Amino acid sequence: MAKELAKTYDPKGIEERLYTKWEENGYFHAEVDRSKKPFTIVMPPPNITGQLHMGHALDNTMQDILIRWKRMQGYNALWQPGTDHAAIATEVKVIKALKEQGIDKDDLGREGFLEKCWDWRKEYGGRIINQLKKMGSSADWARERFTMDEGCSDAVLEVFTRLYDKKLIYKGSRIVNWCPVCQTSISDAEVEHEDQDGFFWHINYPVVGEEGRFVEIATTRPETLFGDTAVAVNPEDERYQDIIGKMLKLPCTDREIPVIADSYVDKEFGTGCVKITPAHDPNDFEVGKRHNLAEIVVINDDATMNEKAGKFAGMDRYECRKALVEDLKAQGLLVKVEPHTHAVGTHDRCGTTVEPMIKQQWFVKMDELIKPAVEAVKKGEIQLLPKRMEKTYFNWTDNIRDWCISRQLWWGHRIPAYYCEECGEMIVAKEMPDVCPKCGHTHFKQDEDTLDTWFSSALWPFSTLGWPNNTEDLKYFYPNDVLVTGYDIIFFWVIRMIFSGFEQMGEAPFHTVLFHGLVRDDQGRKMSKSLGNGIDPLEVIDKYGADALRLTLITGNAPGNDMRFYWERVENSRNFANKVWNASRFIMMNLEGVELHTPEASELKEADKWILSKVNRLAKDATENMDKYELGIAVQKVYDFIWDEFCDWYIEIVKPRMYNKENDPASANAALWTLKKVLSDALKMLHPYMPFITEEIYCTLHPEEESIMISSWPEFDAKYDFAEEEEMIERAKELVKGIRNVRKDMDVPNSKKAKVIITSDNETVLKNFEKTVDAYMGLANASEVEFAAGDAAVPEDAVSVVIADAVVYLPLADLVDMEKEKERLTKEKEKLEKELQRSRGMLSNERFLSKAPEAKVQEEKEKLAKYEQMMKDVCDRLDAMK
RNA sequence: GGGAUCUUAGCUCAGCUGGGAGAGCAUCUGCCUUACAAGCAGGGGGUCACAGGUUCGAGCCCUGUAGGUCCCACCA
Repeated sequence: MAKELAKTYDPKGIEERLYTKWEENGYFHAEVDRSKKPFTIVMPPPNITGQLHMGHALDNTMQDILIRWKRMQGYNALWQPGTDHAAIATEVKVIKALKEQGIDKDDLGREGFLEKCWDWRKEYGGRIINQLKKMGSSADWARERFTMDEGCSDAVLEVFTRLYDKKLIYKGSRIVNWCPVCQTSISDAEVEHEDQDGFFWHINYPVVGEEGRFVEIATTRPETLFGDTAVAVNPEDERYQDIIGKMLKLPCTDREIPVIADSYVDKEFGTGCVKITPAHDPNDFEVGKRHNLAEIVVINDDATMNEKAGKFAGMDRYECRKALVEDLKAQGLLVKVEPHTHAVGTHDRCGTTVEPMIKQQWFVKMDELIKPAVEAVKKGEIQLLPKRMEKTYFNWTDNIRDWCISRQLWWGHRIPAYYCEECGEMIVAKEMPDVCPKCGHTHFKQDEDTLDTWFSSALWPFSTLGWPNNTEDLKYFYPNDVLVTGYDIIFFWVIRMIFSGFEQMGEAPFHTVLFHGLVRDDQGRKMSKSLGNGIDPLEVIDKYGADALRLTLITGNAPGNDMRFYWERVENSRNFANKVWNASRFIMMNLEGVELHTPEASELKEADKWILSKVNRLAKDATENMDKYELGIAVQKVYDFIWDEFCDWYIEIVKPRMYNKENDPASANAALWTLKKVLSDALKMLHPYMPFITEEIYCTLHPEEESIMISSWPEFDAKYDFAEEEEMIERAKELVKGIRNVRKDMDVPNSKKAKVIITSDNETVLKNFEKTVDAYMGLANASEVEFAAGDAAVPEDAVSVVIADAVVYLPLADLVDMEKEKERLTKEKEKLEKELQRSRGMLSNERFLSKAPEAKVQEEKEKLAKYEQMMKDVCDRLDAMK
């Protein structure tokens, strides 16, 4: 480790080196250690297809902050990392890559294709991990897992067979969301509804046997007409009573369909007559079940029409729609076309309009499984932060439907269901059975489908710790503590982890879920590839360093809210890093060659005690915020302390003692010791947020220490609580600010030092100003300071500063326009008048006096007294100038 | 259709359980003061969307209105 800090802060020069050091020293690694309390966070596994984006950057920054902080607090902190196989995302990518090489997925066959997927994973799966490392993430990489590795796959099979045995997983023919482009079923959660402008086509269906009589239906999807097996009306609709039970001629077909009555139909909407297509509409499917209607599939898996569509067979569903409407028009059956906006389900991954289809699929029965997950949040066993997320959570759980978990994909966990090739008997087991229990034959075929990618991620909090084996890791690190993730995957992932945790482990997977929002661009738009407005975190790191990026992402927005990303904000973060760097350099410069010793309490000056007291309370405050997961507020306090209090005041106060160490070695020593201690504590508190710069400085400041990562988190210590000295220095600050103001107002050049006369009626105040004179003399640009009782004679032509309990005079007659001075004092007087009015108003309000808390009243009284005194001083001064 | 959330300084946003409006950027005025001009010191700028209500006291709590954003939802 260098003994000296580089002259300028250059993140590039330190980040990679320090990360390597941490990793090599094994600081990220956690082992079971019963002497310490565990603290566990499981990393939301990024997709192997993924590249680091701002969402990851924010997500991982928050986790790393919590982990580093808890580690410093003495917890055995485990951040469990890994990656997700991302079934459909990866499959689509690999197919695309193969296509570019002229290879077709089907030609490769299942085995061949899977090989290509594993190749892909080998090549790209580690990419995002390396990018996370650039962020400074202190995850336990030695424990890195993959949702399709042996252990996680075993967990999947175990859960599947267990749920199947409990009849919580079933196979059935249901109407599911089908993506014609991806050629697979998808879950409800993967469907996005978007409003689309469409039309409402009114079509006449002729009544059989009654020439010239029609039933007018209205539909948004005419092409599904070929699958109609009824027309429904509301049983209470007077208009249609006489037609219920009659048959209709289905246009463009030779079929006849009945008119049925079902209360699902809304009399007020459309014509009150609804065509029922059980095979291609979820509602109609239900109606069909109630009335025992046939389910006629008319659309193929690729969204073309099948042979049931007669001459339209082979057309795409939309082509067919157009052609059919023309046909109906020609036949005079099209009554009218109205514009109509309606919600259309689309596949969240590819944007294709979903086609409801009847398919044999696998489902997880949700009604029982969800109960403990609901209870846990209701009882506060799991807290969702911010709290409003609970509403979103319950909204989903209250309306939960069975989870379609089978996918017609190859890349993923293959469903462990085996079919006897002889008799077709189905056996669900972790391994292929030897003998069919029904017919005794020995040849089986495994189910072709794979599982929804979220099925494996739902088990992540325990599958990564060795489950289903009851490992020591599992016993020690489960349940996890906090889950950090975006609110956008609450349904996909969070809920499913929670019910899986209860079902498999018997307890919640974590006690807190900390949600964050989206990182948007500077115009508030979502960052997206298609817009090309995404900002690459790696570019930010390259330009400003990971520390600046982390600080930017964590400050300036409320928990769970979306935030905008501005380069100016990163610049500010970098400026702060620079500030910390330079202040540290100043301190180290002064420590050079000095034999530092711990000062006696009596050797500490007021200013020393003041800053020690401040940093001491900062430890308390910031920790309290962090306990509540208010990371942004916590770091803001550290930031303000370092910049405003420590750099702008304390270092400035202490400079004279640094420049002339030999004049008063004890005093210099006390200041140096304080500088070092306060800086060290501040660096520690900053470390979770800005790990690199704090490490570099800390290790340079403390060559004997290995790393700030393994140092201990500052705690409040009553012995550093110096209320009196704090008060004294705060007064000195007021004094300095007052003098600076006046000097600026009076255009006194900086180079011109002035004599300062402090007068006060209050003996203690005056004495305290005498005690702290060396703290403020330089900052007040004073050539000398005199102290006088309040009634002492003062120069007529001096400029005055009225502060609480004191009046300060600067004899600057030669430099100052006394008219201007009068003006200034008059303004001052007006200000005070306002304050007095406000204060007196409050205190003359009887109800305030009787109802407000005692302390509040007292506080107000003290303020009033202060303003009255200041008012008197200002008036006296004005009088004297007349 | 249901729900959430937002509306605070020119811009982007903080403001914890109600007790005298804050930050960063921008802007203006001085300063190359031996840690830092990526800085220092000082200043200007806000009927906290609107209308009611509760309260001694409301940016904060309640109701309503307007506008924005987002989520959920099977009105064909």
